Amino acid sequence: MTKDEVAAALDEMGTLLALKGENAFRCNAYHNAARTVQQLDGDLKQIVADGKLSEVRGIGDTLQEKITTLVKTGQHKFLNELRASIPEGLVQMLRLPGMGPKKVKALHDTLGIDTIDKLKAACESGAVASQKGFGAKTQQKILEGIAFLGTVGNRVRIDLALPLGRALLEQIKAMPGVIRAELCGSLRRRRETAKDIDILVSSANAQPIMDAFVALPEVVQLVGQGPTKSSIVATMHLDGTKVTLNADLRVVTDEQFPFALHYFTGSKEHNIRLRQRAIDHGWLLNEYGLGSETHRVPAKDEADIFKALGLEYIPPELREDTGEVEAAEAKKIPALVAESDIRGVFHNHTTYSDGTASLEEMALATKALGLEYFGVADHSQSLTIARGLPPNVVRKQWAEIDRVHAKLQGVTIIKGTEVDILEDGSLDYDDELLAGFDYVVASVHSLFGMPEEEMTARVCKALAHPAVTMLGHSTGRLLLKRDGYKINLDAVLKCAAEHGKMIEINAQPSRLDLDWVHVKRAKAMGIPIVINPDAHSPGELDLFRYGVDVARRGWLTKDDVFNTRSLKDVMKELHRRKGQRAKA
DNA sequence: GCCGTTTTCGGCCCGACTGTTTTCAGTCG
Repeated sequence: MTKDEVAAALDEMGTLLALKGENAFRCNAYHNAARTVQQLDGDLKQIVADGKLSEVRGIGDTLQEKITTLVKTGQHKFLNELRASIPEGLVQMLRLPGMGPKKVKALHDTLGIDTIDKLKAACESGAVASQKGFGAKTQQKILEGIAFLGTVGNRVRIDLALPLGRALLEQIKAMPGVIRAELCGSLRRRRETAKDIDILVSSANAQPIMDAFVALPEVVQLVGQGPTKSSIVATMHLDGTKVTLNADLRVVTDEQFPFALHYFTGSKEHNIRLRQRAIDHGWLLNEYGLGSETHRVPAKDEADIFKALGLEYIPPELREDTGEVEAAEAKKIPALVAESDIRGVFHNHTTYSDGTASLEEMALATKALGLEYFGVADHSQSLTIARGLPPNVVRKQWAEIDRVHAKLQGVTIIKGTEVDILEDGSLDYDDELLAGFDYVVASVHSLFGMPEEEMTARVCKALAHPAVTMLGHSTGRLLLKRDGYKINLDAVLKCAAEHGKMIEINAQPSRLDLDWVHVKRAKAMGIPIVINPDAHSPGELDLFRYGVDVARRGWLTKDDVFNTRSLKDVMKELHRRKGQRAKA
């Protein structure tokens, strides 16, 4: 079993235990362990084999045995028995808002409800409302939840969630009485996907802002409204996609704002660490302040809170309890790469393959973004579905690049290709043609069903090819749609490091591949990262910004990212690499 | 189920809101 599979198994154990009515802390231990396993550095099999599991915080004897067995055998008797004893429908019922393990269990114990369909029927007959602890409103809420199942409560890609969040935020900022307003939660931390939108406002008078918020045109459902917190469902159409998300608004005083901003930005795990740190200082930290009964620590912004706790400022993207607290204590928080550091983009497509715009249009759009260079990397010949270029067309494109160059000013086109990694790990062009490109992105576009070991060997062989500059979308995943192909990423990173190859962060919001966890590992191994928009149209060029978010979550500085370099430095490095491979 | 420089037992972050209660449990973040 892989890390992700073990984590999923542990998560499932925690959930099933909760449905059995187990102590919540015991259940949490499983959920925490799932997260810990997912974030472990290195190969899980190796960690288990080396007996290093016992050194991991939050994993004791029991969980160590569970994880070891899962890794070695791919299953565990404990999980199999839990699954056999809990109907699947109970797990699905947990997805309904307001339904937690206690309520699901109660309905199962008293009414024998074990599917969504039976739950719906029991609500419609009024049977649910007559149960102890339930009532007419709960029953109605469950029915609404079932009706909304599939549209609300699902995670949404950041490129869809962020515009909806910003649309709400801008309207709130314009409301009278609003002093400060920010997006919080996973949107502020720039996670790849969001489950809801968190908005924080400071004001002396909350009620009018609450009232205006729940009446915004994007609001389709009022979930709840109290004196300082409102919860709604908002919807918006973006590029033909209907985006529906829960949105929570919290209003605090302006003095409380920095504490609340930190609190609602999270992550939960990061907050727990900081709370603990506050306790070590003899203080209490919550969304309203920091200090003791006798001493309140003032803060005008978040930096003051960190400072009071003996920490350097931690940017939101790093707040995942993956080492940032320790780094902040040692004053070793890196200066993260910023959007404005990006000087150019590689890996883009034109009408030569499956892009929608010409070379010149793409180059001009790149210039309009204030960038210095546009790297064109159309598909190679085997990818016929994307009109991959045969060698004679490649040469034609080179000639056109030279022609376009002659009339363009202020932006340089760099000759590249996105060459397919074929089944056996060889490349889709011969060495002579490859030698004519300034750089080569190598990507997998076929045979996604390969066994992990074969796929890993395939990609590693391509990385060993002297002509390859960088690896494209490392796993081929499509967020919320398709898992990546099975591949041992740690082995791939090792291979890239050995051969001095770069790895791209594909910044298409549906990909964000390499992911931030592995970006961080790549950095530790000294692998240069390239942030590529993989643009197929002029409008997609600025998607590189989502790649910068991933890079920041992966702790990268400007120096870790190749395309923060000037055109001159980039060409110098690409030529140095070409010289190296000519010798080889 | 995990953890420990007051603890090997008794904690485990903690507050808002809802709906059901008649003082609070459950859910959520």
